[in-house]
Amino acid sequence: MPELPEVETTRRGIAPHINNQTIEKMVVRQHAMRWPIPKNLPAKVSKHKINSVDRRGKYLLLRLDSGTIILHLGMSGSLRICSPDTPVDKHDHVDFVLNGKILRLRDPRRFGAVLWTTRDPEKHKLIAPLGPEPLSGAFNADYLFEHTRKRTASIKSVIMNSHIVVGVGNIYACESLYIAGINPKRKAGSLSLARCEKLVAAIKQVLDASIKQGGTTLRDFIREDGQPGYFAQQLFVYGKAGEPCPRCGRPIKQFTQQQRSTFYCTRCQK
DNA sequence: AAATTCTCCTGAAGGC
DNA sequence: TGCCTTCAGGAGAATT
Repeated sequence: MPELPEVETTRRGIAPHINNQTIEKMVVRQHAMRWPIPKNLPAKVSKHKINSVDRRGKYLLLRLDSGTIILHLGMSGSLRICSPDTPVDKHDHVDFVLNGKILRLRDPRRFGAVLWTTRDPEKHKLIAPLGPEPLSGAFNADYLFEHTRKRTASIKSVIMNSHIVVGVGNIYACESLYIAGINPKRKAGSLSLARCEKLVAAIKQVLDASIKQGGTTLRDFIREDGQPGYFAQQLFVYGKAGEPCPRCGRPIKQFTQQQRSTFYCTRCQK
């Protein structure tokens, strides 16, 4: 399930293959994604050059001179660099055919999206309301402290809210809270500035470490070259219900929060 | 305004 | 072997 490290891993993987390449044509086999892929998109992107590949939160931005393709991998999406004779899987929904290579989107659950804008992507309705990048200086203890005051929602749901900070999904939220020693159920507004500092540091540490490992592969995620990411081997609590806490040995507990599985240690996280 | 619930979708896993 | 149920979840939309 692609979170920020997986999207960044993908961005770094595909960039050298597609930067400065011209899209010969775009093939759409399945339009029904999170939102329908615009019928006229192939015509808009064909014969245009990809100038750069950027990331904003979990969105990938393919910048052409004629506009920007906005890609989201949802929770089962992946992008691969293929050759013209690579067999097409039934969930391979979109091809961007380049000179001798194909950028291919696979997304079994179709929660992803392929959109288009001719304006500044930062002004797009999906991008504009997003909070700061977690690895940027704008996301710091003061920011988190200020934005959690008077919040009665759990700290976990707040750090997973993309309008507060982007890119922190379920896996990394659980891991960050464990590292910071904070109970996922704690009301966000009850965190001290010092604990905001710890949590911000933990989020940056976890995301950074995962990017270095090529992301986390649990089920669907693969890199652009078909390889998995290796951060799953470094997870402390996610998916570890019943296993001993690495710090105190108590069994890791699992419960449902905002319709998501949360994993934590009842002793180490207060 | 903020918090919560609903929704899209398919594959994996478990029960019988 | 096969059919059914349950679970997984990103995040906008709808609802409270």
